[in-house]
Amino acid sequence: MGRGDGRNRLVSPADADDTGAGILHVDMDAFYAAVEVLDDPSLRGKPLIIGAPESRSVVSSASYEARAYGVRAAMPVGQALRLCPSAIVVPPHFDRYVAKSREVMEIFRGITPLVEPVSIDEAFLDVRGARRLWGSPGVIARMLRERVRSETGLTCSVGAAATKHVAKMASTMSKPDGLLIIADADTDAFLAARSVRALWGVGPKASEALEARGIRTVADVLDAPRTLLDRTLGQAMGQRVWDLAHGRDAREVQTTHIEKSVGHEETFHTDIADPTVLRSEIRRLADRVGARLRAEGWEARTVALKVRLADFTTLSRSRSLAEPTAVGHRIGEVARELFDGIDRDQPVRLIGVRGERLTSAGGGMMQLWDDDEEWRRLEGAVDSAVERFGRGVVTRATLLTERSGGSLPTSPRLPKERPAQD
DNA sequence: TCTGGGGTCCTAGCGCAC
DNA sequence: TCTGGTGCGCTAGGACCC
Repeated sequence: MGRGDGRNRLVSPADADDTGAGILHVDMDAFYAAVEVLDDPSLRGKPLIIGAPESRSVVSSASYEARAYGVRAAMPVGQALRLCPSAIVVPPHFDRYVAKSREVMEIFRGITPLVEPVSIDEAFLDVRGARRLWGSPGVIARMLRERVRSETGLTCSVGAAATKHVAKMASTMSKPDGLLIIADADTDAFLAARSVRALWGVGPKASEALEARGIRTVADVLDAPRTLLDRTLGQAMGQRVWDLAHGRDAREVQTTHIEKSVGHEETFHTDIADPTVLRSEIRRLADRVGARLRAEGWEARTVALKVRLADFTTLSRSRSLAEPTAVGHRIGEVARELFDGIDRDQPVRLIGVRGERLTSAGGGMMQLWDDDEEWRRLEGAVDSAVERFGRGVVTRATLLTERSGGSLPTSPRLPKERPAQD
């Protein structure tokens, strides 16, 4: 969900060079608010805040008219109303957003099968193989934007680049209702001027840490020693930021997604101290988790409990099970035991229950490969992983890493050669 | 001002096994 | 038998994303 207010918007001219810009990132403009306007045209042009009316709710989305007042997603609704007292607060209608999202994704899939939905309102498309059918990436991006507008009544912003990361940055900068194309050859110049905060994975904490060391822009990252990045951000993050700053992003557009955990959490209207009420909430959340696991044919090997206290301190506890389960009662039992082990000195603001380390309900390691194409992909991933790590050490993690096309661990956990006495 | 909900990934510490 | 090094699973917590 885009969070900018549309100022400093940057779009490409009609004759922009699109050489090598075969990855598109499409981001719907103020999606929830736009769907609400579609359903009630009298809201058009007005500052809208999409958020639940509860006292502790936050803004899910806001129209650009509201954003002009400084309203942003994830901001408490009360604060948003202080910034923009004339805003109309509309409770979210998620069923409508999901239905509209499906329409949009179908348009994308009509252009290329290589579509990776990132969230309800954005997706990556790999159009490198669609040139002969539709034309160059720029032509495809314009056609896509026009089709979305005419077939759904919604607008979207598109970034086109050689990598997912740069395409995503470009779509953000072109909002709202824009198209920004970054030709492969222009990637370095485009990146250099950006703030480090624009790099994927660099949030408020990481950017603060970098800025404290004088690293404010991507160009500063290029000038900084790798070791400084590692010290500041940790090795994995340091490597990632280094790669992204150099325009390196090997992630391919993934058409399938494997869930690693499912959970539910709830913030109470008022903080709760009564352990009986809290245990009953845990049971309810665990039942929901179990129902979702069963619906998907999965089981969880770990049960995790999250507790947020009145002062916002957040505690987590988890326990691995001897046998994976999708039974809500069992999940609730473990979650309540974890809860009882927490030494609480304050009322509770939020409780969450999550099932982690998912397996298929039949006990198999993988669960999604029902069709032949997926089986072939899996076999390819197995072969590749075995070749790299050796038979017998291919784990779910290495398989998934191989399969997702992501970067491999820098030091995979290989079994150590044991001394002779072993 | 007062911070949702559903996720993923990373790091660090600890304990166990070899 | 003991000790240290190492791999690795588990756990807790934090940061980040949409």
